[in-house]
Amino acid sequence: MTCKLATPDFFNRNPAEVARELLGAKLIRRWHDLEIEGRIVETEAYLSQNDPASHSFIGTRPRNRWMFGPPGTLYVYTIHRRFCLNAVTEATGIGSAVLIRAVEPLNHFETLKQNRQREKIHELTTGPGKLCEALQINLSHNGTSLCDRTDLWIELPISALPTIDEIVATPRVGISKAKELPLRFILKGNSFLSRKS
DNA sequence: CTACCGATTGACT
DNA sequence: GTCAATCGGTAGA
Repeated sequence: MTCKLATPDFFNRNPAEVARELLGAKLIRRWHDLEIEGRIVETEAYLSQNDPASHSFIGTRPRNRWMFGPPGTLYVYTIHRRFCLNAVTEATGIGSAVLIRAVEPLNHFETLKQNRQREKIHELTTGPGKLCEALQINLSHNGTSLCDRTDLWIELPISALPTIDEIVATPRVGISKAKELPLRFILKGNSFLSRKS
């Protein structure tokens, strides 16, 4: 697959658009001497305005300050002792992001199994907390850039993009506020989604 | 300091 | 489908 590195310009757009276009892209983690790759199959957008489910809704706080960084910044937070990975969208100071909720493992399956302490392929990266554990992403990544090929980055496909009928928008998962907004994007029927349709 | 609660997961009916 | 574990962040006294 021919690819191009996702740039700050790619992320400097509204989060729903970015979330949709991240489907099918590769998330790549350099870990020790490996490049662990996963294909993004599920994302969610969190808005800067009128979105009480978004961490930015209450304004800047110690935990969420990375969400107000420049486009392409990593924002990682903890929830129930798990980590979740976001890519910051729009301009510096706006406070919007895309949560990467699930990827399809593409290589280094044994490493993923070790990191997760699970054997089944569908228990490795099928949720935001699971994929962070599998790819060894944690709070130390907060504030770093997704837009260079050092630690963690995204390669966008140039060919073989998902077709429009493969992409579905649904309500977001696991939130109690603004539940109705269709800001979750999935590759329809993919077996590595965090929940079954 | 205490109290509340969540962008989850895994186990269970 | 339901539900508890479990703990850091936040607000408030």
